[in-house]
Amino acid sequence: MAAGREHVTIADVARRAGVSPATVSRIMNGRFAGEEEIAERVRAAADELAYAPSPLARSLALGRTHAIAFMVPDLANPAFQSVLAGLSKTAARDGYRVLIADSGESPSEEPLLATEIRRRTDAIVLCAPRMPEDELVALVERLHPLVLINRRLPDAVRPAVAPSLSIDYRTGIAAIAAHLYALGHRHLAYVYGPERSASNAHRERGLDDFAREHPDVRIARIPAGAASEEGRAAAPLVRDSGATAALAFNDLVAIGLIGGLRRLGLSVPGDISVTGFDDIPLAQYLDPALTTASVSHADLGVVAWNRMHALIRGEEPGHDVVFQPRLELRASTTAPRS
Amino acid sequence: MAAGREHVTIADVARRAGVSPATVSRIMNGRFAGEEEIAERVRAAADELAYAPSPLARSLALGRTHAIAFMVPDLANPAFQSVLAGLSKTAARDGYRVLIADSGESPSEEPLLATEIRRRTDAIVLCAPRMPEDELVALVERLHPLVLINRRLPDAVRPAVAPSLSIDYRTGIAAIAAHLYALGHRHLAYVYGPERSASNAHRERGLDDFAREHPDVRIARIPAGAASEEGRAAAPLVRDSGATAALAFNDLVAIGLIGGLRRLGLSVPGDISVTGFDDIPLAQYLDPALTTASVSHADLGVVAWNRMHALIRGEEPGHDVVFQPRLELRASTTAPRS
DNA sequence: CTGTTAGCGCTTTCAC
DNA sequence: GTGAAAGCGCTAACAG
Repeated sequence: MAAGREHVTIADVARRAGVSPATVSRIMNGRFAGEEEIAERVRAAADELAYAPSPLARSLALGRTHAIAFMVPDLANPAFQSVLAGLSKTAARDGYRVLIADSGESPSEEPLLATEIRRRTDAIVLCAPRMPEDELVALVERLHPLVLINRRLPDAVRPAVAPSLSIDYRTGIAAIAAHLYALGHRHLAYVYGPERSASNAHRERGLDDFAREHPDVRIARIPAGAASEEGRAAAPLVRDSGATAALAFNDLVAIGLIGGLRRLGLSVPGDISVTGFDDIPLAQYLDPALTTASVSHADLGVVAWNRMHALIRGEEPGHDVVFQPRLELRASTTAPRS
Repeated sequence: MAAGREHVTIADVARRAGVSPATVSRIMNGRFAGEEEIAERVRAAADELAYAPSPLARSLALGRTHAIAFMVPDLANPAFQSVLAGLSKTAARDGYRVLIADSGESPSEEPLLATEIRRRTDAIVLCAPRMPEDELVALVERLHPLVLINRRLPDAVRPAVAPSLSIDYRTGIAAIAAHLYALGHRHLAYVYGPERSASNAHRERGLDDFAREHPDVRIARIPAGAASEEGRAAAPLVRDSGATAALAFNDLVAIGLIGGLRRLGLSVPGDISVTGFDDIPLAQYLDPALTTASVSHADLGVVAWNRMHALIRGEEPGHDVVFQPRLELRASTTAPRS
């Protein structure tokens, strides 16, 4: 029935065990080389007092927190959730926790937000697709150790070693377009993501590649965003474009778009094919199952932690990785009518 | 091109501005009452040195971190992701960050895990459906301020004020069963979640309620878990049970189960109806759209923060809340065959 | 009003 | 081997 002090500190334990705080510290951290009997006594005292070292104090003294930061543009996106799950689980295995930040509401404050959470932790995994490159470059030094997701630093800055893990959106979307082309579609609509988003730019480039090789194809560009409501809102424009197939920025947009098109009385893929990007966990179970470019986000989270861990230990983080999406053909695409 | 010192501290700023660290501290925190000219000088010095206070040091000195912990059994579950998104966004508005922990792998270490992340933060939001009640009770004092999700403390301990936000699984699942009954199903299968899970127990109770009122119904119990693979694995047993409708523990299990049943050549809902629980964001878009009990998890996250914030400020946290699920009738349920 | 001093709780040289 | 003392960077009494 004892226990329940206000705050038991290392000094309390030391006093009770009749040793100095330094000794307790050494024993608690395995740097003790004295008699086992003393160690036992200290451990007993610690147990009796239910002592546990203050992580805060340790952090301050040691200069490391055993926590890493993770900033994303939208925590509600299943793709980022998967990355987080992979990151968090792997980091935990090495005794690290993840502090999260959703920059969603205000992209303009991303640099401050990133800086703030970075300072509370030992490192940061950053996903900031909309941050202007010059701001990012200005930030990278202050943020180190830093792992970037979905963007690479310009070559000039690269030596600063901020490993980058990205997804080959460019090739991925080109593959989707090629698939639609093979089905016979000649009039596509790209329902695009956030303006100024790096990953959207990559997709645009992929479509440019595709367009160059297929001059007989028309591609309408229709504004949306990264969330499903924006996909839904884009439905009328997609219909009016007359396209026979729509490539959505990502799975969420595709899902919203499909919903919107249906509400307009169109059938997918009967009247119009729709594709996504990401292959979020439920994409295969959708109605219709979504044709998309599959990316293993959880793996990305795992690799992010591997890089991070190396970086934290001052090791070489290894080369950048570009994850190759795999085309996942499902029911949401079919040949155009007649 | 300047900036980039090793670590600029409050002392550096003080020196440069020709004042004491205390003055700098006061100015940085708005507790300054001296001449504006001095404040200006200090701010200028801080700017020039690109000074930013160390959150760690502040935390140690102030005794608060402006961070809260969030522990869940499975970060990969969309339901918890929604809670997290709601919690994180709302907390951020008040300047609080969220530190996460996934207890998934080892339920036995939940108490340690919770204690650990709690000590790194100012409070904790805990979702630990499988933790034995006595362990939970033993923990609650050490964890305070604490907000519980999906379980309530025994009345005897209640005064300890750990507000609880829960979901009325009991009523929810009974409503689902009633719906199936109304459709004509008389042989149900409950594909149950983690043993010892509090929220599973609630569902069982709800089904007991239902069974009592409907002696003409047979309910088979089939083991699964909380994840979709477990739902898929349960498919053969569900088929063999001969039930005409299956109530899955949650949406994920339902999704896996539907996939598994299909693989066995059965059609849903043609051969067998399937229901979920949670109404995860994509449930309505599934094939078939999932009949489920809808719970606003993001709202739950928001309310969790409200309670937490009150608690942190030492205010009354308000009464416990029990979120009522709403029956969401969709395509995965239909009348049994002849 | 502002600076001095004493911590917050732990780690770690540096002597003994 | 072990303890005393300094310090991580900041805040808050307490004087002046």
